Amino acid sequence: MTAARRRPTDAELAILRVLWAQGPSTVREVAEEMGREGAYTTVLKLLQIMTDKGLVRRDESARKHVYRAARSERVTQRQLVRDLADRAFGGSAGRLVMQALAAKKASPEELAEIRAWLAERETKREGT
Amino acid sequence: MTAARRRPTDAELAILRVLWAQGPSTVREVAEEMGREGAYTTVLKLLQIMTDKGLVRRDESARKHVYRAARSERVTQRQLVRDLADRAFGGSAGRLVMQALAAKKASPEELAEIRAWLAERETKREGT
DNA sequence: ACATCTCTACGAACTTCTTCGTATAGTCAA
DNA sequence: TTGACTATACGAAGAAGTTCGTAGAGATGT
Repeated sequence: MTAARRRPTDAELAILRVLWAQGPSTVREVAEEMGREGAYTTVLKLLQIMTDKGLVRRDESARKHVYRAARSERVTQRQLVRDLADRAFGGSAGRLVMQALAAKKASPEELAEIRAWLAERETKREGT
Repeated sequence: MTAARRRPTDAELAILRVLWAQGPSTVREVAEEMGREGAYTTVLKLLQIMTDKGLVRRDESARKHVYRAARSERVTQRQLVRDLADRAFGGSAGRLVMQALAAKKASPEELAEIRAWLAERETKREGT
């Protein structure tokens, strides 16, 4: 079983976002949160496929199966960032960061966080 | 013509990388650079499709058509970053940056660049 | 002219992703 | 039990992406 790690598709990511935000959910709950009540079987099918792929785990003990994300939001985000860095930035996270800062305005709070992160990094380097 | 802006696919992005690095190139040059000499017609087909999509421009004045990227690397990178921020980070570039910094080590030079960018930003804000 | 090589054009096969219709089974109330 | 409701399972269709084979035009050397 060469479990080739693929990145989640757009539809899959939309579902994962709901599961991360809401925690373990039934198909109906996911569909409602996505505003796709009318597409119930579509959401169901996607969750079934995602279960096969290992993107979500399914609790079948009750009649209404309960799904939860197999990986944390953070881990998935890092995987996606790494993937994008590899595909479009020659593997350089630094260049990706520069474009990200230029592409969308970050909030002052976020900028402060980033500065703090860099400052800590700086401190560590000085200690070397 | 509702020119719906889609992000380049993986295969398309691989070709764009070559065009950005090499400048305008023939099909053969692209295929060789990608190490896919044996898949010449595949690369040709992709370039033809990319021409239809407007991802590349084609100079047909010579027998060997010459292709060049329609958008700069920078513009495409920003589009991809924005897209990823929207799909996986709730539209927040700041959070994307944090994960990017955590996911892959950036070089000291890149970190310095980022710090400089933030410092300039800081200065501007103080001036307000 | 002829064979040969290189180029573009194009269609077909195959895969993946997404959506939807329908079959089937469990639950509940009367 | 019957009917209405709600759940999962599953197949099939359609769209998009990728690959490859083949046809045919243009260039080149003999």
